[in-house]
Amino acid sequence: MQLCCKSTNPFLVDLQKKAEEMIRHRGERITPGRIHILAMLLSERRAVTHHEIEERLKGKHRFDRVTLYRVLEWLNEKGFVHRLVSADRVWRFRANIHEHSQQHAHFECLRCTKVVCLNDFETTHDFALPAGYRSREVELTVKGLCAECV
Amino acid sequence: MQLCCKSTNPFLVDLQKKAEEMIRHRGERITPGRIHILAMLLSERRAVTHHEIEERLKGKHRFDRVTLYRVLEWLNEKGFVHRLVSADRVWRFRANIHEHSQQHAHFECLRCTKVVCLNDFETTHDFALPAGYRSREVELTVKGLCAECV
DNA sequence: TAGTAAATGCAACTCTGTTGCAAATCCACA
DNA sequence: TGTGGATTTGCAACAGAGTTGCATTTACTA
Repeated sequence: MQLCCKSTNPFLVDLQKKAEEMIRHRGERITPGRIHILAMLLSERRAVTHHEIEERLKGKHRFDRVTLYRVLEWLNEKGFVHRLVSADRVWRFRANIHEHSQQHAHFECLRCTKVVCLNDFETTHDFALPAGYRSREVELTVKGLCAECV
Repeated sequence: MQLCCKSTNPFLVDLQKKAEEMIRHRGERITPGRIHILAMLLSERRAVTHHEIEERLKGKHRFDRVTLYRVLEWLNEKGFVHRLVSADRVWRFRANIHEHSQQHAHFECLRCTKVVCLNDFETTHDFALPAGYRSREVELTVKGLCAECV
């Protein structure tokens, strides 16, 4: 890892180490983009947009918009993060801290469009799929108002 | 209603009458766009995209892209249809045939991106929203493979 | 049927995300 | 520790969905 990649904030340094470890552990290539972006996502509890990532990374490292998209796509492909699209038609990304499950739940604020992942939820569904259809994953989206917008 | 609006297909004529009746009943303005587009959506069981609507309307009436968007937004606002965004980040629209409920369920095919509404479903959720958050509606998305793509 | 508020069409725009290609970088192997 | 070659990155240009402003047309009220 190059020196220029390192943040001076000890918390973030840890996350960068963690990100690096995660990627190395899978035998994948280590690059500044992957480390910074994954570390940033590891520090977030919400699902964040491309813009928010760019904003948070300001001052640490400047990446081209395209690089950001490509790294995010790569992280998603490799299962380090997952992405979701909400009512504003913008991709949002979140680190897969918890082991991958078949169920995701998200909260979308109808006013400020913020997206929060709901981790602890259990749902029992009783829906009938049309004949021949096969379910692979289930996503639950709760729409409403967040604490700031109520 | 102008003559030029009328379709020669009796089934579609009925739906156009139904669409007109729905709009008139609410005391809203009757226009060719609203009637054609709502009638088209009433004839569909799936949630359809802007493109699909344009395609289906070919030969009957040609609307500007912008008009289509505006009519769809209006229909959504007034509660005649609902719209949803799936993984391809494209709006899809569906008529609210059933009385409006707080719960929607959709099936998204991971291969062909088709979206089907699941009407008959019941879900009991047990999720904890963060403090101060308020839920307004719940959307369930089942992702998998449709009968053609299995 | 005339007047007016609303709907429509057109052009130009924004915003998110993608593609092609040349330059820079990572890392396995000598 | 260098170095060759595959990967990644940055830049420019593009694509597609949806939006805005404005002039024209249309639906409906009085």
